[in-house]
Amino acid sequence: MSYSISEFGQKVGLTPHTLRYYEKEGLLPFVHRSSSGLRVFTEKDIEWLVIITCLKNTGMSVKQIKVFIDWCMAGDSTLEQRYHFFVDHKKVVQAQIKKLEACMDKINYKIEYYRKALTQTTSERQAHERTCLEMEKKKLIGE
Amino acid sequence: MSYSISEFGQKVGLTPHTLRYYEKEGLLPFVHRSSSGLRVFTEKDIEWLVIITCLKNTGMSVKQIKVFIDWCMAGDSTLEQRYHFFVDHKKVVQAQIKKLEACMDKINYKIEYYRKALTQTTSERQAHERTCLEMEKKKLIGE
DNA sequence: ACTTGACTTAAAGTTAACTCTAAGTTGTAG
DNA sequence: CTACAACTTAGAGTTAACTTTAAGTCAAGT
Repeated sequence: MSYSISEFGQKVGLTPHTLRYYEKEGLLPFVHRSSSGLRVFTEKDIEWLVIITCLKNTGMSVKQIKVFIDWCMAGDSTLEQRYHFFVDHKKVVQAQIKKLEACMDKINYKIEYYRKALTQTTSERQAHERTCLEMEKKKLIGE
Repeated sequence: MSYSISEFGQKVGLTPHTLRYYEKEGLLPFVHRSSSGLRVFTEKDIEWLVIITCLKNTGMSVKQIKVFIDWCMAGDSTLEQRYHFFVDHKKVVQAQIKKLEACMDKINYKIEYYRKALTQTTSERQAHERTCLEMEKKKLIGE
């Protein structure tokens, strides 16, 4: 089974434009051409795009991804580099997740804050303020 | 306690340049000025920058953050909008975390794949290939 | 008084990753 | 056989978020 650039684009969620751009940047050296010069994409290329998309989604630049692709093309002599590439990138992604989770905590706090502010009417909030003031006064008096 | 633009930049992890840029974009309408026109940052401003940084870290654009800041400046009439703003953004961040975790799975798979490829010598891999071929043959014969 | 360093502004420059344009070729449906 | 959509290329344009530059002001130290 083979695909044209737009069929393939649909499959992997990229436009033909972006695929040509990726090819120009050296990310797709494995893509074949038809006798008339059209790009012919295969099932195997989907797997390549899955990993490229994964790296892209985790913030890796096109240049860095190219380094990995070049290693893949170079054959078994680069297995160790590729291993370390993923081990290093795993750390980056772990840090990203941790950062997002810390932000999530702040967002949850804000949601709780605004939820309370909304369920409480203005007069209730003012009443609460008055109660607090009363208690402060009593403390000061020594009661 | 108040801070100059560079002291404050150190505190919140941004350069004076970036702080001025944020102000120009309308993200910091709460920052005061000294009699000579210098920006004077306070402790309270740190809290503002914490939430701005949180929104920025979770992929929100400067323009979107400005919408939130404008609501804050407008007072209590925007409490409900602000509540929904965070509820909506929470969904975005949850999706981001989910996506990163899916990528993490692929990265872990790759690490495992390359680890195996490295611990196995080439001859071992070739032997494994031969064994598989033998088994295929036996199946075909009907053994 | 003078130098130094931090501040001010407006505006131009940078970078990555697309995204689009223009000009031309190819292949299939009517 | 002709229209028309989809493909090809090189190269220019776009966008966001900074980042730097240029030209100038201000306040503190020697």
